[in-house]
Amino acid sequence: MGDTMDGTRQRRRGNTRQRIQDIALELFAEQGYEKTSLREIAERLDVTKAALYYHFKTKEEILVSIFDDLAKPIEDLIEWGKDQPHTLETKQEIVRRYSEALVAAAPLYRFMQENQATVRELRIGETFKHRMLGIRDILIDPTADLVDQVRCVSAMFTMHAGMFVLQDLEGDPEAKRQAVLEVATDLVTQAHRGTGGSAARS
Amino acid sequence: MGDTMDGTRQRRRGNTRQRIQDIALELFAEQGYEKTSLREIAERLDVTKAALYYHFKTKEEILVSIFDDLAKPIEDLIEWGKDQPHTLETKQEIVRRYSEALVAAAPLYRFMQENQATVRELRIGETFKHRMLGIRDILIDPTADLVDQVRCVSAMFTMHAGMFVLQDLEGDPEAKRQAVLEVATDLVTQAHRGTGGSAARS
Amino acid sequence: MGDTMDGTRQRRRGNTRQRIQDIALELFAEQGYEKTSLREIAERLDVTKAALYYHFKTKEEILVSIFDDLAKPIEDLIEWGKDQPHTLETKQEIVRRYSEALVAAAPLYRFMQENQATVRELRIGETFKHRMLGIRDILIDPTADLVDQVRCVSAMFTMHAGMFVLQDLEGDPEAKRQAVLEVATDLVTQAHRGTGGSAARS
Amino acid sequence: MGDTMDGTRQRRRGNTRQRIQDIALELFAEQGYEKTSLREIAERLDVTKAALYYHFKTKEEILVSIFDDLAKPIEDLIEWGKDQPHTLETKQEIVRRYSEALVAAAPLYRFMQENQATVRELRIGETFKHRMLGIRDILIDPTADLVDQVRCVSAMFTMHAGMFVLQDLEGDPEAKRQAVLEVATDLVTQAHRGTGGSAARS
DNA sequence: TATGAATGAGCATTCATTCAT
DNA sequence: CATGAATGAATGCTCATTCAT
Repeated sequence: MGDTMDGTRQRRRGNTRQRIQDIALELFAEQGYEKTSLREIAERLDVTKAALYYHFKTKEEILVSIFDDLAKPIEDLIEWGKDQPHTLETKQEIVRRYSEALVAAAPLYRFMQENQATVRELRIGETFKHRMLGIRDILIDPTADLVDQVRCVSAMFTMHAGMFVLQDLEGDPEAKRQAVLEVATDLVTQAHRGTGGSAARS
Repeated sequence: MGDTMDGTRQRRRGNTRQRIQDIALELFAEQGYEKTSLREIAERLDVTKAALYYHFKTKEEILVSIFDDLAKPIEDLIEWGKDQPHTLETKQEIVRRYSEALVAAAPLYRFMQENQATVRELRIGETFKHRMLGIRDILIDPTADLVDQVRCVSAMFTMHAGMFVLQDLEGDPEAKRQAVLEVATDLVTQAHRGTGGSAARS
Repeated sequence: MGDTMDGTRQRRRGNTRQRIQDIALELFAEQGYEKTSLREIAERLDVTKAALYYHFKTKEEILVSIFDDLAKPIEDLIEWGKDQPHTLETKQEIVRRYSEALVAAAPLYRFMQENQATVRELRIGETFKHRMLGIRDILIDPTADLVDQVRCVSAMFTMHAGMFVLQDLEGDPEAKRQAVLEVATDLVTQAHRGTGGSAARS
Repeated sequence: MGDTMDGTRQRRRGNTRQRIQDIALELFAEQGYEKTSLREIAERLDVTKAALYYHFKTKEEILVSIFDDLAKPIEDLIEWGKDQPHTLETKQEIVRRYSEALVAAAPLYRFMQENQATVRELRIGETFKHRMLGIRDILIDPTADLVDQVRCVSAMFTMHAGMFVLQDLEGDPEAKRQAVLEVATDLVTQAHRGTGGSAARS
């Protein structure tokens, strides 16, 4: 207590695991999973490749660990959502919280989005898909009108992709997030009201 | 009569280039660009790797050639759109045609969508981005309300992603496409009307 | 006769063989034998690789044919030399004629000089070595003093290497050749006189 | 006693880098750079190709490292020579020391001599050329008579080539070296005295 | 906690060569 | 005379992974 080993030390030594995750995610998001080699990660950290293997059993496990850490809040959110009544308010709340949760996990989601082909064959692929379906099932009844289902999927995609597609636009990120959120909320709301289908069109 | 000399045999030899493109796209879309090796492509075609190099200078060039062939109609569409007045009707027409054009190019777009990290560093990455911006500039004024811009981007993403995300849903593909189209059209229409910004909604 | 097929045609069509040799030697001398591919030669000639195989059975045979053509005068020279009495005058004459002969065969000799490692394993390697020994045996008795033998070898090397080593020097090529010739003649003359081994050796 | 713990065993592992260089130089000199594959080097060492890449980044770097190690004494010699007065004694001393230095670096120089076409495009090509010019500038004034310049170049070439050209001659190597040295010294001495030009001879 | 040394499998690419047309 | 299409063997190189220290 009160002594020097108060976190600084924890941050110097003993946080290699964390640093690996940080750099790995950065590189994965930037260049893709396959094009990022362990050599590159190790070099950036100024350790040897073998050191990575002290902390993680495989390359995939590095990714898995990142995913588990960063996607936890979102999993919690889904768990919470499942227990709520599927009212419009719940749905809007889910979308709002989801949008918030994505901020912290942005690089991970950018990675997931841009490396789907790779991710699909990885262990996290299934997990991720499950979660997406989890959210979808909260946002809309699987038996709902097709158009409304599309609206919900669209809402989710809008939130996922929105950020980094809008990345090269001017303007402050929070404003963009709000814009994305508004569009997503709209979509979910419309879907909930069941405006879908040709009736609306006639 | 009418079909000279069978054609099938004649085509057996002499269409290798096309067959390479077909198999390559199939594998690229299925497993990703990096994870698909030229050995695999060659084996599926029952030729040697060296044969691929007779027809294409590099692995990337195989992809480029596929892209150039399949994305041509979409490029044409954009060119056409640029010359039209930016009325609501034009926008809806663009969306409708775009949706149609995507059917033929579906596997390619699936590939582009799922391999963005890879594609970004390839020659076609820039080209693709340019086209997307081309469409966006037809659908919405770059100075428009942020929310409306998001709506347009969302419309495009909905069309891109819609198909294969909905792939595992029951129901006939054309019906799904119509549903996607409807949502996209809605989004573009709303964007055009400038309902963006929360004030308009309250 | 008197008609159009008077040599022009011979030069247009029908001289592909010659053109292959010319380009091949140029590239071999410039980049080395191994680093020059048949593809490159074919491209420069604007024919297909297969066309090369119509004219020559193998890559090596292209080189052999060049060698046989260009080195003929030198072979003749050696034959002539063998039948002469081994007087100083003969030796000086050989050196003089050799120096002259090298002008026409310069690119070939440059190639031989700069690709000895490669050439050694090729068929022409033995042939070339034989000729060199042939000249040496004219210039000096194999039982002569070691120093004088070195002088003769040095004379030959001076002539071989002289040209392209002096290539990057200013001055007209013929002047350089004369200089090289003078040094070579000196060496042979000294060797002949048996000055070998300085006072220190006597 | 005096030799701790044998040393041989300790060196078995841990000197792979050196062993690679040794075998590589041997093969490069014997077969040429291009015709020597990394597979071959690896096989001779009974390690995998990948092991070579642990110690050297590229094939070229193996050669560069050999060159850097073996040509160091010669570089030192040139540096030394540059600071001396350009008297006849200095020149003769340079030639003598150069001849000595070449003994240790013989296989490397044989390689350089026999693979000029290849070496020219490699990084060491320029370096080597620079050194040769360095020596030349010590041995003779660049404005000297052309014939005398040739004498100096000839002296250098004689030393380079002398050894392995005389390789297939009987007799002990040191005697041959002395013979080569004598001829080279003669040439440099004559060049220094400015006997060049036929006038001087008549 | 880490490293030094190495492996085995794989990859994109190139090459000389062949042969039916 | 020449081409179009293909092959088999090789090459330099990279990667994820292992393990003794």
